[in-house]
Amino acid sequence: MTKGSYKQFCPVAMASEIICTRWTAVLVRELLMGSTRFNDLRRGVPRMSPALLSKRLKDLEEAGIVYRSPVEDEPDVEQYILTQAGKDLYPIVESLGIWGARWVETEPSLENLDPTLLMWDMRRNIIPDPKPNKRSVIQFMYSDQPKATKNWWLIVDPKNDKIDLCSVEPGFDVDLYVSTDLRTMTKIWMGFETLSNAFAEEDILLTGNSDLEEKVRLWLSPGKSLSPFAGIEKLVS
Amino acid sequence: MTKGSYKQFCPVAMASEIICTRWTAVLVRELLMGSTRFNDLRRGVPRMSPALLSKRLKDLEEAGIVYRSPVEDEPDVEQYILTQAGKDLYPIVESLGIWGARWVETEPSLENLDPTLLMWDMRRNIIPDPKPNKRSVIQFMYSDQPKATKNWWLIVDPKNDKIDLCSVEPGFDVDLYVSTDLRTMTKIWMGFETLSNAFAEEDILLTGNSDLEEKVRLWLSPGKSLSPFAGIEKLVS
DNA sequence: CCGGATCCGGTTAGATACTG
DNA sequence: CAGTATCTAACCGGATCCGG
Repeated sequence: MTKGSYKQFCPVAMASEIICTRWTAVLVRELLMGSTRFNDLRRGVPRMSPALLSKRLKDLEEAGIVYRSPVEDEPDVEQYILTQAGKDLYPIVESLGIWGARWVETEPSLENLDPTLLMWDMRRNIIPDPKPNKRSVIQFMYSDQPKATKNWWLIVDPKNDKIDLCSVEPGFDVDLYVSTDLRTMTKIWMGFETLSNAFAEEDILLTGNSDLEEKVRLWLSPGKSLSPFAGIEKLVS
Repeated sequence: MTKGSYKQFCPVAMASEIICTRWTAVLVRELLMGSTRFNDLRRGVPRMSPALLSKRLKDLEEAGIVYRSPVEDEPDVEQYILTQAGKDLYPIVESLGIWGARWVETEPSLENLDPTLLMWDMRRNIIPDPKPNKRSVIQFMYSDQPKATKNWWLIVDPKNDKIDLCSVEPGFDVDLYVSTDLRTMTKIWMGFETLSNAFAEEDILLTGNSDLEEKVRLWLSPGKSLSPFAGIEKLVS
C-alpha cells in the first residue's frame, strides 16, 4: 500500500490515493447510483476493461469501501455493496459532478453520447409524478442510432416505484412514442435544453396517449426529475 | 483531449478526467492553499517529479484551472494563478480531505511524516490569536530528525498577519522553544492528540517566555487554529 | 537558485480473446 | 454471468542535465 503512494501525511493525499486513480470515481458513482453486480457496473462504465474493473473492485474492497456479498438464490454470484465509508464518498462524487457540470465545456463531450448510459440514467432518476393511471409503456426511438440501440422501452407502473427499462420489445402495447435523436434527448436530460423548446423546434416528437404525454412532459421539465446535474448554471461555453 | 478519455457524457466523468489523475488533486490543494510558484508547489508535493509537475500545470492551464502570470520585479519568473474555475475546485478538495480524515487509517500513513510539509502547513494555518505583544520567535526542535530538518523557526509579528517560517536561524533571539518529536507534533496538529495531553505525557516541552507559551498553547488547542482537517471524527482505527 | 527538459526502466491501462 | 490471460501502448518515477 505504501508502494506508489504519495507518502504525504495529509487527508487530501490519503483520499486521493484511493479515489483519484483512473476510472475509480466513475465506478464509485455507479455504486452510489445503486449498481451492485459486476456486469451492471460494467454497463455503467462500458469503456473500462473488465480486468481493470476487477482490479478496482479489489482495491475498493481493500480500502473498506465495498464488500462482497452472495446474491440470494443465485449461487456463485456476488454483489458489491458499499460500506458506510463508501456511502460517505457521496459528497466527493457530488462535488465532482457539480464542478464538471459548471466548468467543463460540453461541446466536445457531446461527441461521446451513449444511448445505453442515457436510458439507464433516466430509468434510475425519473420520478413519475404525476403517476400514470395504469401501467404504461413509453417507447423511445433514436433516429440517428443503429438498429441495435435505436429502440428503448420504459415501463412505468403506478403500483411500483421502480421504472423498468427494456432494450427489446417488452410485449406490451406501447402507450406513447418519443421520436428524437440522441443528442436532443441527452441535452434535454442534462438540462441544456428544455423539452418545450426541443418540441417547438421539432427536434422531438411525442405521439400516442395524450394524457400520458402531458404527464411525461411534466416529468421532464426543469426542476422535476431530470439528471441530478441538470439545472447547474454553466459558466463556460 | 478525446484521447484516453472516458468517453462518457456525465459531469462526474468529465471532472474526473481532469482532477482524478495522479497527483492532480494534491497539486490543486497546494494551489488552493496559496502556492503560486513552481518551486513552492514542488515543496508542497516533494515526491512529485518536476517533469510531471510541469505536465500537470500545463494540463491545468489547458483545462482553464490556472493561468500563468509574470511575477512583478522578477523577470523570467512566472506564477500559476487559479482561475475562478480553479477556485471552485475547493469543495472537491475539501470533501476529499474530510473523507480522508474520517475513513483512512492513519497509522500506516504516520510512517510518512515530513517536517517540511508540517511546518509549512502550520505557517499557513496558524492564527496567532491572542497576538503576542511584540515580534516573537518560536523555535521548534524535533529530537528525532537529522540536523538538516531538526530546527525550525516561526516568526510571529503582531503588526503582520502572516507568519514567517525559517529553516535556518533567523538571527533574532528566540522567545520560546518547543521540544518534541515529529510524530507528536503532527498528531497534535492533526487533532489526534491534544497539546495538553502530550504535555502531560511529557512528549512535548515548552520553555522560554511564559506569557508567549500560554498564547501558543491557546493557538494549538482544539477548535482553534489547528489543521483544517483537525476535529473530524475518525471512524476507523 | 529557478523552471523546467531529457532519457530510461518499471508500472499501469487498453484491446482482445478466452474460460468456468 | 463473472471474471482471466495476454500483449502492447501509454504513463510515471528517478536521475540527470540545461539555459537564464
